[in-house]
Amino acid sequence: MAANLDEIDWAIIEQLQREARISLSELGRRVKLSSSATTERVRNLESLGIITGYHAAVDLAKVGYPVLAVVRLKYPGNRHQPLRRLVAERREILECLRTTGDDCYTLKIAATSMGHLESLVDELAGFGSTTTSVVYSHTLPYRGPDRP
Amino acid sequence: MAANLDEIDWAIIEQLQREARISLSELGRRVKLSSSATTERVRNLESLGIITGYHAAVDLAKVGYPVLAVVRLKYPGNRHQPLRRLVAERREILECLRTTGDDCYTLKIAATSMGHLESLVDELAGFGSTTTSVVYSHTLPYRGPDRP
DNA sequence: GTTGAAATATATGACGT
DNA sequence: ACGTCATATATTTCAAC
Repeated sequence: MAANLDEIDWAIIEQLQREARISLSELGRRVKLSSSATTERVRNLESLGIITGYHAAVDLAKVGYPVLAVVRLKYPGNRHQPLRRLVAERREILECLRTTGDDCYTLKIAATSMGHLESLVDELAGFGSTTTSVVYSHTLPYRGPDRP
Repeated sequence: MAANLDEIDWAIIEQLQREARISLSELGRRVKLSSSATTERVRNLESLGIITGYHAAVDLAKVGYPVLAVVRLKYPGNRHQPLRRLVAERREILECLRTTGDDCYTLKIAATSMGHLESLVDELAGFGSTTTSVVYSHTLPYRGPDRP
């Protein structure tokens, strides 16, 4: 499953994780490769599904979501479809991880207010018992994996 | 703190959240604005810190991190500096949220193996008691906030 | 993987609305 | 605040090596 990536592939990945909007020629300059070779490598990383996309990051508070929370959900039974549907519909749910352990799901939720968060948690509580923690702060800037 | 964003701003943000590498002229076409006006708006969103960056997303398993885990950390006391230092150093820690509740920190960690995860958790356990859940699967593709 | 040239697309700024 | 147009520049692409 894991791909074989050399040093240059990793340099490309690191640059694009940091600054995804640079041109392929600029990227080539940074990783010391011609723009043709760079283009080919990037296309390859994309088509192998190693790079899965390029996304703008936004300041949640500034776009109207000042409340961020982590909600853990205990989910008795094995009928996961209804929850999946809710999660797919509610765009406020930014991330949904299914995990081992007592809490089957860990969700990251952005809300416009505590009242909004409350109503979202109420919806989730229909599926199982929830534990909600409000986030004080991100202690890290954006970060992706580096060469193992 | 929250900015006033109109429909077009949101259209721009949505397009860039989905596909951050499109050119400003292509973006202008999509949001039905001239490239000059689009450029100005994007620069504005960036300089106001509404858009904070553009990042490539990678498949963690394919780049050598097949194990993803959520680790919660109870952190007695208030000397947070040593933990912050560890978090900043260890690139395997992809996210670190400080939260309300019994668990002061929730971390998302990518590891190359269960053994690797174990050693990371051991390091964290030096700071307080940990609860680790291994992630089976992401149930959502990348997603950002939309217009509230 | 490189180089170089041609075709294309893009960014930029001035001007009018 | 936005559109249009013209210009300068950068980028992509496709050869041949």
